[in-house]
Amino acid sequence: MAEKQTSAGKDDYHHGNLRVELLRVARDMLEAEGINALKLRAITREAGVSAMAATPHFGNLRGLLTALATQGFEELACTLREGNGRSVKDAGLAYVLFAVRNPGLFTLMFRGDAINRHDAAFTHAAQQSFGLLGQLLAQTEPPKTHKSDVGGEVGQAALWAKVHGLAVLAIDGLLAPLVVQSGFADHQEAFLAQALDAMVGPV
Amino acid sequence: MAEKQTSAGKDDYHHGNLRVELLRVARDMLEAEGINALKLRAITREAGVSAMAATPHFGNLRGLLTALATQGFEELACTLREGNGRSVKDAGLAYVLFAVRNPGLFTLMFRGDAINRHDAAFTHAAQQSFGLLGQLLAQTEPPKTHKSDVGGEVGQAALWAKVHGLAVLAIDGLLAPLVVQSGFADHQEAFLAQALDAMVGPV
DNA sequence: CACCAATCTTTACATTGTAAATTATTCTTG
DNA sequence: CAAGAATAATTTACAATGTAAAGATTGGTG
Repeated sequence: MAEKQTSAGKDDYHHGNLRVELLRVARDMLEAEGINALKLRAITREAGVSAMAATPHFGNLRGLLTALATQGFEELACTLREGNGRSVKDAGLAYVLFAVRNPGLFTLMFRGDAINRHDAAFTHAAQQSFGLLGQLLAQTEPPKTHKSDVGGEVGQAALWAKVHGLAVLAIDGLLAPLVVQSGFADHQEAFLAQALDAMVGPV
Repeated sequence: MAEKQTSAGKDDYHHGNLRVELLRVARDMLEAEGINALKLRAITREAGVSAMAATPHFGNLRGLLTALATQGFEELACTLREGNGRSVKDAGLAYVLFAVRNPGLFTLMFRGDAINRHDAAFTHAAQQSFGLLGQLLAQTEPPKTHKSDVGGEVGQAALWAKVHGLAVLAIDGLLAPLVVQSGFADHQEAFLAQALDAMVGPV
């Protein structure tokens, strides 16, 4: 019973890096077919393994999605770090651009009912991204919040809400009518940058 | 074969208002158990009818959820109309408060992969809410957007993004740490009002 | 009353997630 | 190198879901 199929052939068992392969396949399907195409059977089928092959690596579907979302937050942190010492608008724009360029992943990262928010790795990655974002956003802006906002939490929430709202609305396609109506045609990213300008820096 | 159970008893067939009853049950389950408790079989079971009883009224599960989301947008429009001729902050606050007081419903209203956005009634209700919100937000604010924003679409997107982002983050529980850290304790709504103040009116 | 359309039920089936048991492979240790 | 243990993957089985199809029940209209 030597060979099984004409497939890769290396070794069916102990695939070696099935974990990263499953994450890769899942991510491709996520961006290609949307978030509710992320069925465990579909992912494993696409990867050429049996349905239960994911169990040793992720436990269950929720575990796999959590790992994928974790990866997303790690990449987001990287992206935020790249546009580093620059202005608030750059940090905000990096956030929004990451979202609209990875819409499925970004959606998954914030879909609390599909992942396990108490997972250690996830919590770590998310906290890191959030802390980094807050730090970048606050570096230029202690805006005119109410005097009771001693710690700056209100201002930080306001800044985060601005960029996050823009990201979510853009991903959901709800800004498309405004974009075309404003003459930006198919340059959504330019429109988003303009909207950010209108939001974060009216000092 | 007169009676069936000790239930309402009126008539098992031709329930009369099964449509509104199913929507009521679904909404209760939505807010009580979260959005992924909205299974067709669970809803019909809770309503005391067979699994396929929803078909004549909604077609399928997506149709039911779409009707529920439509109802949500109608209520949102009502809420926006109530706090009418007042300031932008009031309109924005009405939007955010509706969200945090109906978190499941609000989430469903914007979950494009669970509903049918091309449904006529849904489109009508959503457009009505969006138009009303834009009108309320724009009535006080032609803010210092770029000179190229002739139609005001950029400013409108910015304002919508602010309130929507605040709503989404609050519903997802992501603002909770900031709320407690800022000393607002369990008065999240006061925190949200403060954040809105910091966002929409820094003229 | 007879008929029809609408409403609801029953049955059946494909699909999903995953628990349990099994098999195959690799690693460890003598 | 030869077991034995540990890991990885498969197979099988089962409960739950959405819904298509066909049958049963009711109300309204001729």
